[in-house]
Amino acid sequence: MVTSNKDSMAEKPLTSVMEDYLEAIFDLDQEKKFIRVKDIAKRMDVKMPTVSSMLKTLNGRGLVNYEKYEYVELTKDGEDVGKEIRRRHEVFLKFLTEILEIEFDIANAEACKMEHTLSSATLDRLTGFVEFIQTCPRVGESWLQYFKEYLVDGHRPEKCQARSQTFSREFESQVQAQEVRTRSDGQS
Amino acid sequence: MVTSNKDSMAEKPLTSVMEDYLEAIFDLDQEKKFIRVKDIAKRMDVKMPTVSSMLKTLNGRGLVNYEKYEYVELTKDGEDVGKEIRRRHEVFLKFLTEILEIEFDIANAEACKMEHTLSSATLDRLTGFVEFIQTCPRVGESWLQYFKEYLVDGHRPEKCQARSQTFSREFESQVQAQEVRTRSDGQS
DNA sequence: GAATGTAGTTAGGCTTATCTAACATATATT
DNA sequence: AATATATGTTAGATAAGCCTAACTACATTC
Repeated sequence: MVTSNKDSMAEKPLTSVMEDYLEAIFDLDQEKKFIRVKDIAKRMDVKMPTVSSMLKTLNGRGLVNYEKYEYVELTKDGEDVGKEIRRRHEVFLKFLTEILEIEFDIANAEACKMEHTLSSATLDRLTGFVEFIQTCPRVGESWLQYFKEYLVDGHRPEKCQARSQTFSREFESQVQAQEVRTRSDGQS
Repeated sequence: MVTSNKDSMAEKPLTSVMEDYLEAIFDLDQEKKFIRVKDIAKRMDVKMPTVSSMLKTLNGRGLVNYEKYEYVELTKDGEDVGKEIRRRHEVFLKFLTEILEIEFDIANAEACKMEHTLSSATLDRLTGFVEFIQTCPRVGESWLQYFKEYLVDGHRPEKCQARSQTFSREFESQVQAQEVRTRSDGQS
C-alpha cells in the first residue's frame, strides 16, 4: 500500500526542510548499513519525535519506505532528490572553498543553507564556472593565483598592471613549448 | 514610547522573512515619499493583514516606527538591516548576471533567495571576487571572455591549449608597451 | 522470563508566517 | 455633510516544523 506520487493529483513541491532530510538520509545510507530514527535526529540536530513525524510525511509522499520501528529506506524518488541536493551542496562547497578560499567548516555551513535555494540552471552554471577554472589551468589557475593575491592585498586597481606582467611570465612558464615567445626573466 | 532593542534582554535573531520586509521597506523608501501597508503587501506579494501583523512585530523590535493607519518608517536599526540585505542582493545579483551571465530576471529571483543565507564574510569574499574581475581588466576581462566562450562550447579540456594561445595574443594586444614580447600574428 | 535501558511513538503545545472574512477608518465624490 | 471607495485592522484558521512529557516496543542481561 505505497502511496504512489507519480502524476496522482498535483503534488505540492517539497519544502527545503524535506530536502534536507532526504539529503541526510542519502548521506547516512552511504555511511552505514541501517539507518535509524536516532541517526537522522543526530544528523539533523533535532529531536526524535521531529524525525518520526517527518518520516510519516516523507512516507506519505513516497520518498521513503518506513514502517514504525523499522529501518529507514529511501525510495527511488527519494534517492533522486537526496542525491541532487547532495550534488548541489558539493558544487557550492567547491566554489566556496576552492575559488573563494573560504575555510572548510564555514563553507560547509554556507553550502548547507544554499543548496536548496539555487535553481538547477544556476547550479549548472556555477558548476561550469568551477570546472572551467580547474580544467583550463593555463588560463585558470594562474588567474586564480592573482585572485588569491588580491584577497590578501585588498582592492588596489593600480596593481593590476603589475599583475598583468607577472601573469605573462607565469603564463609563459606554463605554456612552455608553445609558439608563443616571451622574454623570460628566469623565474621558476 | 519606542521599544529600544539595544542590549535589552538577549534579542532573538531576525528571521529571514523579517529581513525581507525590511529590505522591501528600504527599497520603497527610496522610491516614494510615503510608504503604506498596501505598497509593502504588493512588493512582498502577500495580503495586507500579513503586513499589518509583521509591522506590529517589527515595531515591537524597534525596527520600524509604525502607528495604526499611519505611514511606515524605518528606524535607524531597521534601515541598517534593510540596507545590508539590499547590499547582499546586489552583490549576488552582480555575480550571477555579470560573471555567470544568467538572465536578469532569473538572477534577480535567485538573489532574493540567497540574500539572507550567505554570511557577511562570504558575501565580502564574493564582492572581492566580482570586483577583482572587473577592476583588473587585463587579467580579468579577457579571462572572463574565455569563460563565456566555455559556456557556449561546453566542457572541452582539449580546447584549453588553444584558448591559452588566443589568450596570449589578446593579452599582448592589451598590454601593449609593456616589456613583454609576444610573436603577434597581427590580430586586432 | 522479569528487569532494565535504549529507541521510538503519540499527544499536545508553541511559533512563524500566511490566509479569508468581517469590521473600521480615512479619503474622495457628489 | 452623506455616501462611496480605498485602505487598514482584527479575529480566527491553517500549515510547517519544532519541542517536551509520557507512553510503548524492543533488546539485553541477569
